[in-house]
Amino acid sequence: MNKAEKNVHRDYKKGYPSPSLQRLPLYLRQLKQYQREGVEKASCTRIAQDLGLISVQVRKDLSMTGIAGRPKVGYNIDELINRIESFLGWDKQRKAVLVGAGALGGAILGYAGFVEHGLSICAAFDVDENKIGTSIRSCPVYSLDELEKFVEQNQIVIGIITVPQSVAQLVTDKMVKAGIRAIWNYSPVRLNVPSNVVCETVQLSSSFAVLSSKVKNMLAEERKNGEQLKE
Amino acid sequence: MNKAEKNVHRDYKKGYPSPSLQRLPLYLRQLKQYQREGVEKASCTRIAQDLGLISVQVRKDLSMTGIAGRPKVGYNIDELINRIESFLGWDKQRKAVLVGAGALGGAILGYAGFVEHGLSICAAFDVDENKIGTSIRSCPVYSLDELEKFVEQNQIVIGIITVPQSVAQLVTDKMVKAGIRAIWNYSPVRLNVPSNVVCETVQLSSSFAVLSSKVKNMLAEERKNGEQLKE
DNA sequence: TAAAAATCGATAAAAATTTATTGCTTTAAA
DNA sequence: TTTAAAGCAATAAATTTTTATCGATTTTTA
Repeated sequence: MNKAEKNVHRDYKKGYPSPSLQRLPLYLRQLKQYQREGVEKASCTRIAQDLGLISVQVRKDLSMTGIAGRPKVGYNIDELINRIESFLGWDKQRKAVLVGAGALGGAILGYAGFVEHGLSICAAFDVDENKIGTSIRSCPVYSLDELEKFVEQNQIVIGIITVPQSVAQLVTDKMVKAGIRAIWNYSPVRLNVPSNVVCETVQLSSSFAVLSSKVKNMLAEERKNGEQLKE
Repeated sequence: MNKAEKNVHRDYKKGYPSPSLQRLPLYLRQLKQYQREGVEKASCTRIAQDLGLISVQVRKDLSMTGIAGRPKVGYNIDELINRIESFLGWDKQRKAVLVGAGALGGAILGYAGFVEHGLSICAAFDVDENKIGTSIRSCPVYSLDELEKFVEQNQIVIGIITVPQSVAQLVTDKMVKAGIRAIWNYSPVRLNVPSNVVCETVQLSSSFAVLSSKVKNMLAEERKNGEQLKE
């Protein structure tokens, strides 16, 4: 590691293990499922079983939220849900805008789940004249030129980027200039943001790489076993 | 960890570190960028710098593919691209079907990048009469009833699931029955698949959880600093 | 042609994450 | 009322992943 590399800006104060954070929504969904089924308490053993994990991991993950469980019984589901939601800040609505009203943008606007996560997408922006003035899933689409004004007037915190990679940095700069504090990036490029803005990039290809590797392993394994049979 | 937990089916022969696998598409994109710029060689130092990583990590990741670099020079870009692609099996097309021709399904069908990753989505399936018979981004949409026949006749390997969570397991079972060997799941539920089928789930909420945590940390940090100023 | 600089490859160390262990507490059953 | 079982909490161990170090190799410069 050379001197320059040591100064790379990586995470905004890490705090909690990222793998644990990523499992929280999993727990949340399962807990809400229990709620619908009328169950009131859940143990780590039960949760782990239903999610294909192991109990200690669940226990450790949940302990991030400060919840206290009772031996032989488990956690109170309602309380646990509240704890997780407030831990993630999902108990209060955070206003967002989305730039890039294409297919992917539309899919995100259409995903009702995010509302439950405190994400309130107030408006979409695009440069396509055919889209400007319309609504996508009851979210108005405005001209990108109006982004800055809108963000300022409506105190928007989060910006979602669903534009082609060629313009992703441009859009980012506009968002930062307008006062956006957090960027959820669906384009595959690494965005440059100042240190007072946080950014999280969704890499759909990463997930496909993992699947591809599994497929390769599976096929290789089968070839090997096939050969063994021949011998 | 109890006895039951020890038998949980987790990964299909792990093999390579998942974080490393997930970074490969990142390298690939950057390398293709170099190609477009007419560059022929790249060192880990350079790649790391451009991606915000450190050189040793890049070197270790790339070593998975068996590439050999030259000191003081780096790797031949064309060769490295080939290595990564063949390592992931992206050098040959793998046929896929997609079930759930909604907004998210449409977005995936529309993402040209996957074609470069050897993913050839041959057909989409849905239960909506209005969609059946149409084409989404030049991909025909058929009735879900025809899934099994289509998969068998066309030797489809990969199934992509973009249906509501309530029917995700149902669709999975259909896919498995039809002979699908790998499932790329965009629904938030854990799918039950037999051990000869691999599965990878994309959790968009996970990414949002990480962003949310960063936002919380950022705001907390600012409050703290604000208080310090007052004192 | 020798010395210096860059960087690879391999190995070692450190850090992060997962899993195991232990003791204590609560509930339920004998 | 005692005993057994389940499960939380905390701590320790193991594993995985990241980062550092070192010697060797190639290129460039003096």
